Amino acid sequence: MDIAKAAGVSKGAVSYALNGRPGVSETTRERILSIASDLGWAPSNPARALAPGGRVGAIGMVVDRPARSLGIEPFFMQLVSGVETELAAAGIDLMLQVAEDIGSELAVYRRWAAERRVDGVVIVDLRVDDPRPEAMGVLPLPAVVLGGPGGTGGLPCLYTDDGASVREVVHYLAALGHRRIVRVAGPEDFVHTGDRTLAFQEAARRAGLEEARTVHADYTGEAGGRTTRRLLAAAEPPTALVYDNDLMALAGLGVASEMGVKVPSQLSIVAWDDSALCRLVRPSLTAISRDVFGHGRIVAEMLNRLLAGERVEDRETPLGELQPRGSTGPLTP
Amino acid sequence: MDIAKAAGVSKGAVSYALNGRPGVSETTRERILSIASDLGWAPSNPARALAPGGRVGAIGMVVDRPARSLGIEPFFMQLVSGVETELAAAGIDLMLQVAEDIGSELAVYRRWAAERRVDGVVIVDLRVDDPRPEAMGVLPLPAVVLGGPGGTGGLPCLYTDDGASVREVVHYLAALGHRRIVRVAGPEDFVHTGDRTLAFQEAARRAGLEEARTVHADYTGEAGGRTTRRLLAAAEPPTALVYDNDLMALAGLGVASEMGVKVPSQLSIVAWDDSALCRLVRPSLTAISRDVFGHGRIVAEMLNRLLAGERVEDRETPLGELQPRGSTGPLTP
DNA sequence: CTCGGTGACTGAACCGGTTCAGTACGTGAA
DNA sequence: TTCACGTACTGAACCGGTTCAGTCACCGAG
Repeated sequence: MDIAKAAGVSKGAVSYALNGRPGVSETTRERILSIASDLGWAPSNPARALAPGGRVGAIGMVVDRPARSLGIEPFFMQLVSGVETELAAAGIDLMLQVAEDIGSELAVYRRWAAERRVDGVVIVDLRVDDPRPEAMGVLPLPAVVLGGPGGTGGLPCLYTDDGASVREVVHYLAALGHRRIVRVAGPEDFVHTGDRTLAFQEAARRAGLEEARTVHADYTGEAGGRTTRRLLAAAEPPTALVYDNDLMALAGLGVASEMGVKVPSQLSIVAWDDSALCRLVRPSLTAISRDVFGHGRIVAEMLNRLLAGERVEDRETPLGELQPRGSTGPLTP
Repeated sequence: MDIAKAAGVSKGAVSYALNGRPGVSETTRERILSIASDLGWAPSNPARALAPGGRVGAIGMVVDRPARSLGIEPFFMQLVSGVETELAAAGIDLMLQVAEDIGSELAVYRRWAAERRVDGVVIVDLRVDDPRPEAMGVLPLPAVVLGGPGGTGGLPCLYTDDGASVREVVHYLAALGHRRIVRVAGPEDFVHTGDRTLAFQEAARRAGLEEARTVHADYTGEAGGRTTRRLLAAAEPPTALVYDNDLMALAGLGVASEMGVKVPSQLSIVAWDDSALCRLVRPSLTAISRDVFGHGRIVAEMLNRLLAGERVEDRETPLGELQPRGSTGPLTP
């Protein structure tokens, strides 16, 4: 250790000085710290990680989407930004991986655990009968789930009460006079898709709607557009569409315009995730706004505490807020 | 080493077997490999990195944007996906960091180098008088630049001939009869912004346009919208707008619709990066399409070769392709 | 039968930290 | 003066790999 030589002490003393633990006098500590900063020195992370009980100082996130089509959805980058911001304060890095499916996602976790690449992971997009929480139980890899609260296999989670938001949307549309509402949802095997569907049917029943269906798409603009085209071509088309993400809503808006269906006078559109996109298009999209960046911060903080050995309780995010904009309104024939 | 014990050999032999180098017989090698796979064992990355001449098996990328606003731009995630895909084959991980400005970006590089967190980095968004290439010369941190070819301080780079695309766009719009074209560009201090501006003025001069200005915005939808509003409110507004990214073009389209300016009959719009967004909105946006995912793959491959000690030559990407869509056309009064 | 050479493998050093068991020194009390 | 004790520090083991210098058995040539 060159710092030790420069300061004329043993490397043990340097270690004590740098980690702020007793064993060196205050004057020696300051001398060592000033030498270290003069030399622009910082402890080698691999060496630290290798020492008994050492951490690698990184956490991982796998994004399970086809690699080429990824990147349009604002959701992930916002989440990553939030996670990042929280981790930076603790000097922890973020490893990002793109996987094609859950199988290769699990393979990544296994590799990360076996090679000691990360200290823990954040699991996103919880599925019905998701194999990941169980797999995490076997791997020595602490994890926090974004989703739930059910089906997390005992892993701490940060969940959202989507039901409340769904109810708010249904009441809002019903109050505008809509009686036929179709929801263009995400894939059926996502847990939150099911939660929203249940809440949607229940709220529709209570509101006494004439029609309230859920059809499934895959979050891509293409699928959103295709589905919308089919729905609007029906004999008695719905007068309001609720999309499970902003990208599909955007595509739906495009298709409506293409088919000559006026928004909002003939069709109201509500998007789930609110991003800048919703504000940029005309008419601007009514959306359920969530603080995705904030979710990232919270989930990172939970994982941090888990890694520190603390007990971490499940947490609920603040409710999404309905942002009424130009794409919703009463029917005006 | 538990594998060594299980196989009844020394850990040196295990190392030879796993790394496919001579020193063990073929039968022993197979026995060791099968035991390793049975135990789900993989070499500890920190230990590997710590050994003399060891690599940490990760490369870093810093995205220098305000954390909260990031994520709407498809560009980065597509780039990240491409980089990822290429690295995965080599068993290399990607560290992602979000920084607020170039200063903190440099701090991240210094930390990564000092702590031995990554083997190399990819530098994006090259600026005029960019301090990063020079800083990389001092740090022992191999780097490849996405941008250039000038101002890279000797670092290998992957660059794009934006000038050719600019000329194509100007010719295309001039052929449609447009005489007043304004370009809504990215920040002035990006190298490629300057390259495009030069090519734009030159092409406009040759085409004998009446007006050809460049105004600068910051890639956000808000700025794109604001700028468009100002331009369209002028006494003699431009009849065609060329945006430096898709998000600003989308915002411009929204503003035009809001102001009652018909696209494309009264105003043509061209976007730079082509993403799904351009195809989803109505009218769909004419765009210059680049294979950002492919750029990511190439730049990752260049960095890989650099890390292997090979000499890496600068490379040029394929030219961006103009995709004519609904947002451009002749003026029809 | 001996010698040289080669292939297979072992033992130990090394990377750069952390941590624990000692050691040396100074101080205050008996 | 002696003893106990706390503080400041050292030396060495340890983490889990890679690599290099040996060692040993075996084989073919002379």
